[in-house]
Amino acid sequence: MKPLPKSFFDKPTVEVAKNLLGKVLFHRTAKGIIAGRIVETEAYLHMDEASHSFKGKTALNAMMFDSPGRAYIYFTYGMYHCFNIVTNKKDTGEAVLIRALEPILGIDLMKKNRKKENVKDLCSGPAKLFIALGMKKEQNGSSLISSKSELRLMQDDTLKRITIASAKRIGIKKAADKKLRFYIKGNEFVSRKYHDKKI
DNA sequence: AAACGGATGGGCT
DNA sequence: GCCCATCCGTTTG
Repeated sequence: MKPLPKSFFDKPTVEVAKNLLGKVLFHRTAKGIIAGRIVETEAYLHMDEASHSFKGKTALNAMMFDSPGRAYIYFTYGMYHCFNIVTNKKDTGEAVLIRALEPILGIDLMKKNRKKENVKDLCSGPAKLFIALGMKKEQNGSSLISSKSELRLMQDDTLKRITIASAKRIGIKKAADKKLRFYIKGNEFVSRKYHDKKI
């Protein structure tokens, strides 16, 4: 598997959100390597009311305005963190939220981290996968491109052809109609199997 | 299979 | 106060 180059991320965000499907996210932790295939993403765009970056740069969302290929991590609902990848040109404030992974490596570590046994429940949501991979909020802003990075993204050449589906983003009220959620059609590890029935 | 509410805390009006 | 890019256990159809 080859690492994704910086040019992969320095592209329009919707394109990156789709291209990330099927790629493998690696986390090198003290206890071992944990990895999963990205099966669901959401794009957050410039002038997008649902995006944290909509009202401009603040201390909290500053990483969204940094260079492509970095991690943007935010704290939410008083107890969870979610992991995004910064995309596009610097200062546009765009990013891709990673919403679900198919566990590949370090599944026992994931089970410990999540205190859950069902493999389908380990990474089927943005806060779940953050916990499963043993990520920390201090990794906000870290580069995913450097060979020294604990967090890395890889191309999987063995992956069969996939079909990409799009749908409305989850859990937002503003700009709720935009179909900026992307997932691998038919994949068992997406966060919601019956997603398109609901508003 | 869907709906609901509690947990939990930082930031903003 | 109220909102929030969530999760989970419980209750209801």
